[in-house]
Amino acid sequence: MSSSNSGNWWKHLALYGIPLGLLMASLQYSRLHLLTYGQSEKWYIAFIAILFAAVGIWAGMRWNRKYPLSSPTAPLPVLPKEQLLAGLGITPRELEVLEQMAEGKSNQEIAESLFVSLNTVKTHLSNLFSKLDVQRRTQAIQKAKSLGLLP
Amino acid sequence: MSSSNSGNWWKHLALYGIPLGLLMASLQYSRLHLLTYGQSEKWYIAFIAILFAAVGIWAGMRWNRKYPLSSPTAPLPVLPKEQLLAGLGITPRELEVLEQMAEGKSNQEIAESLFVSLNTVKTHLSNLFSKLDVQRRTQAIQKAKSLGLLP
DNA sequence: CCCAAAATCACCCGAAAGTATGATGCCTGA
DNA sequence: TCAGGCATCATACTTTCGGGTGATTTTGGG
Repeated sequence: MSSSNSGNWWKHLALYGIPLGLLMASLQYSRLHLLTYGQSEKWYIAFIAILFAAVGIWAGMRWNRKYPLSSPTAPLPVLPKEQLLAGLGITPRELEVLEQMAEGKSNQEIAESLFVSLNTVKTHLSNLFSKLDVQRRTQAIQKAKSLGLLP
Repeated sequence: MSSSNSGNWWKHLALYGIPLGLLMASLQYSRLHLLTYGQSEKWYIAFIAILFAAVGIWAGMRWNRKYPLSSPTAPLPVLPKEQLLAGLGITPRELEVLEQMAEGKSNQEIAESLFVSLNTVKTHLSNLFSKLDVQRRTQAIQKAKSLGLLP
């Protein structure tokens, strides 16, 4: 129980189990409808082997493929920054913290740079995250850039 | 031991896929046992199917790893990116992790997306950080972009 | 003057990230 | 065939983040 997994078993069940179950179902189907008994047994087995290998290859390539971002992000509206800030309810101080965070600084470094306490920076960031609707600073940077809040 | 950690896609394949396959097979048995198939035949075919599916998945992922970018539009991508990577000693896998990290994903999400364990992602990132000479992921993103490793 | 928003700070707690070390298996080129 | 790079995973540990709650002070209008 060291980490993670216990909450994700169903995810893997869906990922591996269901496709395999469908394969088994199709196997059964094909046996019911396509097979005539006799010497074709070995051909049938070969067919199954090839079929499953092909499906496996397809699945393997598909699962391992990276999912590209949503194509080219449209430039979108170049609205005045103030309106963006107002619309999101982001205060000037929060913007400052955001900018420094985007430069790769730690909360501690931001605090020292702005002459405030670490707790204050955390509070600003916490509010900022909820306003940007994100969970992590990396996401916040992404979103802020896509919104035009950051260069 | 609860084998917990979430790497090893094949482990889950064995954990969920095979039992499900066996379940399907037994279902089939209960419905078709009146037919003239021999017992061993059925199990043999099921085994072949699962085996080839597994091998196919393995082959597919391997193949896809060697040719990761079947990019639809790659007319002139002969950029010095390879040289940058080589110069910094950054491996392909590390680049993959870096890209996903820059998308705002957590280590856990990266691990699941790449079908490796959380520990593996941490290792990759740790090596990456030292190669980029940074301490935090936000710095890594900054630096990677300034180097042209990331868009 | 009074109110409300903004800014500041503290404390706690759990989760995530980062560091260090060691180990294994696969593949490739010399 | 053998060394070395790469990828994988683990364990243990420290640090940093993020979320939640509550509180005090500043400040700018009305």
